[in-house]
Amino acid sequence: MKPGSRSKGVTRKETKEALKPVDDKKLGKRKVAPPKADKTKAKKEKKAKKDPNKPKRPPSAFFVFLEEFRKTFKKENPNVKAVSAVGKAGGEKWKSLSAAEKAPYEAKAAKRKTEYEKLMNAYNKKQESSADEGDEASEKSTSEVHDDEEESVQEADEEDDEDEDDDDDDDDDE
DNA sequence: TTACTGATTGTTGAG
DNA sequence: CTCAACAATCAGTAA
Repeated sequence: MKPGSRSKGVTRKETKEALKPVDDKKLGKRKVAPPKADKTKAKKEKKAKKDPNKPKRPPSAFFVFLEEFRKTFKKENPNVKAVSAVGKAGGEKWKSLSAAEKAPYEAKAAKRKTEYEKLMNAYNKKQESSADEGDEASEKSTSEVHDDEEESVQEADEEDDEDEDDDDDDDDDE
């Protein structure tokens, strides 16, 4: 169809049709992966604040579905080595799923977000001292002095049967 | 060798 | 409310 219509910038087409700061043009590079240009830095201190544990955004239901879809897709198409192939196929199939089918994916995505929020909380705490103190040496009051962390949430997924009544899945998109 | 590219949609974060 | 960038993937290409 139209590759590049809303590549990545305009995700929303509603609200207004005049929504197109960057329609196409491949979006000159959505800026991903900053070139660690460290040359004049000389020392590896001060700026270049890299996030020690930057919580990456939780995968949306679509990505969750894609993860599984990719396996299936590649399984039947081991010759396909184009990421775009899966993306297109996945996108098409994704829209083919019904709300009930997307439900499990959304549920997972929702859980992912919950964890993300948690990570953000910790991440924010560290950033909390981002006032202007690039000296990591001045850390001691707000941060915990303990060096060990990462311990927590190790619970497996317990399938919680919450509501499972409707069996019939209608394509009730709208 | 290292980093970016494509292609999908959804979500999150900041303005 | 709106915009912009990024999340995974993976082989190929560029510098």
